[in-house]
Amino acid sequence: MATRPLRADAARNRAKLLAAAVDVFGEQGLDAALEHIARRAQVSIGTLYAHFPTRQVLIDSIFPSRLAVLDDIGAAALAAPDPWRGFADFVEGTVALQAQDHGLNDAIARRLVPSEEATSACGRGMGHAERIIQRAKDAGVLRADFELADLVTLTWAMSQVIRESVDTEPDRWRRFLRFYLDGLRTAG
Amino acid sequence: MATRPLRADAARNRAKLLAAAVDVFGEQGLDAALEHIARRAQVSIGTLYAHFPTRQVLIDSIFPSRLAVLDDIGAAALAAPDPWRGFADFVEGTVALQAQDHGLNDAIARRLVPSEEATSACGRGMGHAERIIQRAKDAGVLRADFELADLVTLTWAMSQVIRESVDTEPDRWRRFLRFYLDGLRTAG
DNA sequence: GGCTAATTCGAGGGTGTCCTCGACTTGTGG
DNA sequence: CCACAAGTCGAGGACACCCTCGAATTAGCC
Repeated sequence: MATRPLRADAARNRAKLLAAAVDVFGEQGLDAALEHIARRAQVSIGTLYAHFPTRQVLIDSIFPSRLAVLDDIGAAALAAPDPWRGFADFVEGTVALQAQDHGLNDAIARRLVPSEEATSACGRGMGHAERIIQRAKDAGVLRADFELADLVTLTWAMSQVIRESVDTEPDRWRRFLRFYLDGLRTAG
Repeated sequence: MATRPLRADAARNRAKLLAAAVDVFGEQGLDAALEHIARRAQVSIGTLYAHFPTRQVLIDSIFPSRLAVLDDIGAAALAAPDPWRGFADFVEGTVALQAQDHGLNDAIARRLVPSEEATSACGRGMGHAERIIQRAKDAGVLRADFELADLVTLTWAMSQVIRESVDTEPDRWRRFLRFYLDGLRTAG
């Protein structure tokens, strides 16, 4: 597996392709034409395929790093003194991340991105999430039957709200999320 | 506008096409290939276009009638003695309708279906919805800042949850909806 | 039955995307 | 600076879908 170093021009093209993919997927979602990405990177379609034989490989090369932000959000949430605050901020932070990037939103909404790196990245994020949820439940501020899977469901739900409204009413998803979170909170 | 009666074979084909469209859109969503619909109807693609010059025309010929069920659901909700019960049943009924039909789910989730008939059908349904919401608010069982638009947002949200889970976990959307509704309810 | 207008048919041209492959170009180690 | 491996290029075949249009077929009226 000792991948020998890329030639200089190859490394440059690879970087240009990744940057272009982030942009184009971010604007158009994960179904964007690969040829658009190649053109944006000012590189031939053949070169794109030389680096990323499959759309999935390209996607897997992009999103794990973008998901790493979740770690920070999760860590901040755990550090928050108020367990409810921590939970709510974590959820809102996650959704805000989705709202920034159509490609990421797609990636989360559909089930794809099942690569090793992605699941391990998710794994860390999910580990945080698990603890954040537990802490809130222990403090009696989160309804006791809330589970990690409910967070996934929420993510799906938010993805469509975002798709429909983020471009025209950037705060509409926040209102929906607030209502939902209000329902999760218990007296404590 | 006095559309003269169709020839017998034409009427038959039109009916076959509509039935096929309901099936195919229901299975594959509104992006299904029109050629699939023609084939399912055992009719040539040219005939499909003769009857429905546009995908939109075909869609508009299908969904208004399917949306008519909303009237009944709304009427039943208004007839319910308990205002909260009425509201919750209405919402659940609406979402259950989405869950039954991928095409309908698509139609609701995206903004399309802006035909006259559709908006008038929606209009009636939305009129009911408005009253159902108002009644629940007047009874003090629904949070006071809930609005009709929030119902639309919910519909978007549910559409993705349904897409992702209805085939494998048919009740997952109900759990999510329950949490959401719990958050909307007030002491009364 | 025969005529005509209504209806149906499906081959085919257009478009957009995927992906391959052989010819060309270029970086780099010796 | 040269040779060769590594990398790039883009035309083009395959596919799926869109939609049109002239020829072939029929339903319904007399």
